[in-house]
Amino acid sequence: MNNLLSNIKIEVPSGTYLKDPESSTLGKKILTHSIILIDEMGFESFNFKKLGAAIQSNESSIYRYFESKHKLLVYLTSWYWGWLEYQLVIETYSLTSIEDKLKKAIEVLTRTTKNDNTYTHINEVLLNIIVINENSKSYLTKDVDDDNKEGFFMPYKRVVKRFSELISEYQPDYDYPLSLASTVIQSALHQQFVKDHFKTISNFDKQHTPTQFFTDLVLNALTYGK
Amino acid sequence: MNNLLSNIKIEVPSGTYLKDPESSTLGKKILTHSIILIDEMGFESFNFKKLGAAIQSNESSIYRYFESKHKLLVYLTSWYWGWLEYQLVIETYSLTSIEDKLKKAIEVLTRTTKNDNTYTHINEVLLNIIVINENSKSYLTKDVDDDNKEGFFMPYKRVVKRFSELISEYQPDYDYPLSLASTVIQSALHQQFVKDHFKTISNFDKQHTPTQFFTDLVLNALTYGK
DNA sequence: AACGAAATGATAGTAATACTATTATATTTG
DNA sequence: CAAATATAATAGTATTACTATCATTTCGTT
Repeated sequence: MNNLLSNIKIEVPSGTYLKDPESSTLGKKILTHSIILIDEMGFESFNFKKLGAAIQSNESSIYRYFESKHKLLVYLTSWYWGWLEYQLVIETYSLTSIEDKLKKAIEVLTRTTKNDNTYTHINEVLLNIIVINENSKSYLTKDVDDDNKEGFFMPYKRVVKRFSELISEYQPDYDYPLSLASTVIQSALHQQFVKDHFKTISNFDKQHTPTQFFTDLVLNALTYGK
Repeated sequence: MNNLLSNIKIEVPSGTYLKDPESSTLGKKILTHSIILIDEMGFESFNFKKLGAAIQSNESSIYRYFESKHKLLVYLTSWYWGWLEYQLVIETYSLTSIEDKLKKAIEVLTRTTKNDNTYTHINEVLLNIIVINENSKSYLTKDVDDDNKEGFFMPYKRVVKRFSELISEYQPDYDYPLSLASTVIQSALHQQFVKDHFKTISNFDKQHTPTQFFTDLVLNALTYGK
């Protein structure tokens, strides 16, 4: 994807940051290198002291942008879902047949992420790996309901809703458009993890891709009712 | 389920514990109350000091059974998968038609958990809630591959494999039996979470259950090929 | 170039965590 | 009843995830 739509800023829930990291070079460095570090060492081992060292800045300066490492994780995952919603919209918009739209949507949601040069300070491929490995930690907490009220998970829920609307448009009689949408989106992440770490329970290889699997699953579910 | 098969011990990977908690009253108290506490406060806030206080025992004594709270979590989730495998086997065994077996398996894997009085020191309903909220934390770590080599995730993988075998028996031509199996098992947990915390992206209510949703999904995927 | 404000950096400190190590006291077993 | 084993008590440690305070640098405006 090249700069068809440059300068589009991905919107992230404002409660996740104290100072907008997109508004300064230090902020952008925090984003760039937190992605690299979390990918390298995992979210548990990652902390603001290590991040400070990596960007030759100070722990205390990072706390001016994010009040906790949890909120930084929520920021990063929200950014990812916002970005993915964008991909979904622009790649399906011009298609005229609803079947093509649906198939394209499944492709966007289940394919391996490619880098998008529009956002130079964010490595989308690494961010996708972080989302695979750490996304669920952003909501599997005792504070989910509070965080949810603050709108932290809106970007994720918007992706689910958009996809479910395509499902309903393709098959208005289907009873579970939202559940099917969130199953595909969530399971696509899980299946990537399984493929890398629990190989004995995966069927994916060069010929058999998640996109193919989920496309069959969705189309069969919608084509033949119950 | 009553004591049809009493005294069947659920096997848990031996590397998860230092001393078998089933072998003593203190060990059983650790299991009973760790489940209650983790459910109450979440895995992050839970620690062995609090558990010690809850069972009027000492932190140091708990460390004689489990070398870390992570391994205790792996123990508990493994126990759950081992128990679920049991339910799967005994509830499908006597059925003769493969379609009935498959449908029953989906029911066992996607229904709301009921208490099983065979294991008095384990509350399966609470344990199921823990699995919904904390299961992914047992493998989304930098040590997954080591833990996997130690066999920590065998109970989970065995459930996936058994279910995938039923899928293949029902439809030998299907290309993704393992992926479909792990999608259903994993997504069933996720959908329960979504239903409780992200209501706006759920379609479940009294009339529309996860079991119904997943049954349609699987049968359509298998009945109508691609 | 000068001034004030804002941003960043440096340093110190804190309560809690996830343990380890050691020694003491119960409890069980032969 | 002694020895072995299990459990308890206590202390200690490095690290974490921050907060607080003050110093310095950078920036925009005149």
